[in-house]
Amino acid sequence: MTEPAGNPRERYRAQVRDEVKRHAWEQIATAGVTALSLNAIAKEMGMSGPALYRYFAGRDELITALIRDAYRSLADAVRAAHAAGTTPVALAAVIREWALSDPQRYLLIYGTPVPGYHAPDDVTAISDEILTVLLEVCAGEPDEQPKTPFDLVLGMSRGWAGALPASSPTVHRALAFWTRLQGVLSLELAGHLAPLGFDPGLLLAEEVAEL
Amino acid sequence: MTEPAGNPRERYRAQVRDEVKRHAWEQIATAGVTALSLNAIAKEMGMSGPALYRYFAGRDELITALIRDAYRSLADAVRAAHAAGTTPVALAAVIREWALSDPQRYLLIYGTPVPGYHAPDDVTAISDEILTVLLEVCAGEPDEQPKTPFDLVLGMSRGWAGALPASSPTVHRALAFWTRLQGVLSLELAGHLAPLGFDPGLLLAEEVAEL
DNA sequence: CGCGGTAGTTAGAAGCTCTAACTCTTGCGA
DNA sequence: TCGCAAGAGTTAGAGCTTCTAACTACCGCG
Repeated sequence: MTEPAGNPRERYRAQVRDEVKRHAWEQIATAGVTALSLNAIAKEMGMSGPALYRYFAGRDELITALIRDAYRSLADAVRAAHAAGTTPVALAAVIREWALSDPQRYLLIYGTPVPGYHAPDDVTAISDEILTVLLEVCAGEPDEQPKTPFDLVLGMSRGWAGALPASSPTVHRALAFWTRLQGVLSLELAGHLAPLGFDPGLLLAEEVAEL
Repeated sequence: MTEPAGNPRERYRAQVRDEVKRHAWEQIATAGVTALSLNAIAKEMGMSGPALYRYFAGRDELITALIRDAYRSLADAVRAAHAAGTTPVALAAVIREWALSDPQRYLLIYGTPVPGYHAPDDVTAISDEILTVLLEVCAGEPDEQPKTPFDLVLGMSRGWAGALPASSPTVHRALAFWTRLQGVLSLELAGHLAPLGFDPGLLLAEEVAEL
């Protein structure tokens, strides 16, 4: 993934960490996070058990690293689409493709959270990065006035929405974009849409187009 | 929960199964599904380990039973709201309250699925029941004509949508209701909305009202 | 009143995470 | 170039998990 070079020891370390993560992603893709086993990874890599604790403090740290990589990957996909100039509908399709290409990776981020888990700051920073791009893609006229009650609430908000240079309707659109996207994706990836027998991509496109 | 009586043996059996499930819900509510431990439940109930295997074939069967109960509970809440006469906005609020009252119960149904898991038929039947109520709540004029491209696709669909007596726009509305609801709820319950500092209930109301 | 089925027990296999203590190798500084 | 500290990897083992097997003891139906 990255090779910051430096000491040969450091380089080797980074290499092993990457290989561990590669095997971890394989396991996750086939059996989900719960089935992720440090022991099994070690065995696959030809070393036994506790050796991996040199590279990851424990299962949780490995998962945290995987979550970070997943966020990074999504953020990169979103940024690339934005840089190439995209519409909300196209961006939604890009994100959906990203999610479908590895459902467990999506679910690692947006699926059931572990009760005790708190994302470290660098991870929430990536999350903010994604939301910022969303906001730019959803931007409308510069002097757009609030239209709905929720727009007004957003305008008076002291949180994320209030601190932004975007107009309330823009924030509202970005939020709706995000929740509608997650709605279709989470149901589709959890298999709740499949028995209904239609293409979720079509519903998603329409949902996002109506913004 | 239910008491079908019959043999005193049967009655005792049902009683124990219910107590096991009660303890299981407690564990799940505080630490999530992954932390659910038959051993710990047995200890809490004053009996040791493998005794529970008389009542549940294994961890998976217990979880399946919990999922069934969760679905049943949601279906009951939805039916009750419908019977009392409800609007989509009010129904969305009811479902949100249901989810917030026990987030892990919601996530057990709509959160990250276990890769190998396939819901038994009786569970999918309850799921259909919920969708049917949704459809009735979202029903419009009887002879409503398709309005969007997706409506047309829905009208020609051979799956769930095509086999229903509802008009395409009604099916479309029900689907959008469902995905928008899940979008807000899944993000909110996973904690992705909290740092943004606004009331998700307001966004949900607006999203559903715009149908 | 007796016998069958069922509840519960303990023992134990196989798996997991993670700690502790030990060995061996590697690469940096003198 | 040599020596030594740091780090990689090992095995042993504690403590947890699910789940099987074998055994005992009791409950209640005929």
